[in-house]
Amino acid sequence: MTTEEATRARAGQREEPTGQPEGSAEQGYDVFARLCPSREVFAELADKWSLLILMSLALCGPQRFSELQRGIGGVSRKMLTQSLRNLERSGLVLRTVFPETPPRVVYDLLPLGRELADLVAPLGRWTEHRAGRMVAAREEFDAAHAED
Amino acid sequence: MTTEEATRARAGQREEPTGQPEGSAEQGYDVFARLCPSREVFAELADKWSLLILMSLALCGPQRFSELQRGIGGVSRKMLTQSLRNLERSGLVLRTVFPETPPRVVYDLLPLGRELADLVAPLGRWTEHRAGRMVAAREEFDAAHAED
DNA sequence: CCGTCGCGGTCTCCAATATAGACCAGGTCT
DNA sequence: AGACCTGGTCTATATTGGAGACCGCGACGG
Repeated sequence: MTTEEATRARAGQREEPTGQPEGSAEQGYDVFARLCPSREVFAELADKWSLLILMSLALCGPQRFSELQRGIGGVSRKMLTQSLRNLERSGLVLRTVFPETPPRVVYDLLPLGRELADLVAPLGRWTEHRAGRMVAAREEFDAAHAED
Repeated sequence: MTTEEATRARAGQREEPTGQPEGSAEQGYDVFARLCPSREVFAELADKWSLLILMSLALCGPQRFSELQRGIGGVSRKMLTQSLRNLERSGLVLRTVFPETPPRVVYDLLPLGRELADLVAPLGRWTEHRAGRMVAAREEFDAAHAED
């Protein structure tokens, strides 16, 4: 019953087949709606590199480009640049260039980014804590489905 | 100082140029390490569709395939299938088939998935709450960089 | 004085991935 | 009979990701 009610509640919110009410107020935002600006933002933030960058900045404080690259194993310069630009563009991260030689560029969290990073950090810790369980589940699943 | 210490602390953990200590204990997991199982798991979960699925199941309770597809605007059947399989494989989601006609398949959170969903849901709410601010930041950024 | 290194990127190419859309079985409804 | 429902899969095409080359600039080595 509870779940049915919840389902209907959300279903009512997103049944807008033709028009999009995103301009109405702050209440209209819905990450589940393809057209909603909040979904657009969400889609850009919800990838592994952006989340790892936020976690790294939250854990280790301001870092320069090469520090981030070394700290986040496996990230390419291209993806690091791209994700950082994205975070900067959305007002989550501040990019500061020190005109020295060789040039030094430092990235730091802005207040908005700090808020998000504080939500994302537990996710990383949870993943580390439960990784063993999930790996075991995967092996079990793969074994069960290998018999076909 | 605090940040420097933190940086060094994490740097110390990940400086393993050749060997990988992931088999040692449960403490060795590190999402920042390319080779770590926790990173592998993290990389599979940290995409928009998986997170939206978890959020939808957390908010609306058990749902069937087509309900999820309607609820998560813009998801293709292929990506929905793929992400659900992944969540099922890692022990986060339970898939139940009712052998009726037309067939009915219901997805629900397992305890492990519930834990993760409880961490992910605030992320969605935060995005909706701050979307306006981020869109504004993006317009400002784009305007500032259009003058080149 | 010439070559090389580090920094913070950009550019190019190729492989992998996402999306759109057709198709499927098998039963129901009209 | 023909259209429609379900929960998918398959295919073709567009987008994206990663590997590695290149770059300007100043310092440094021989």
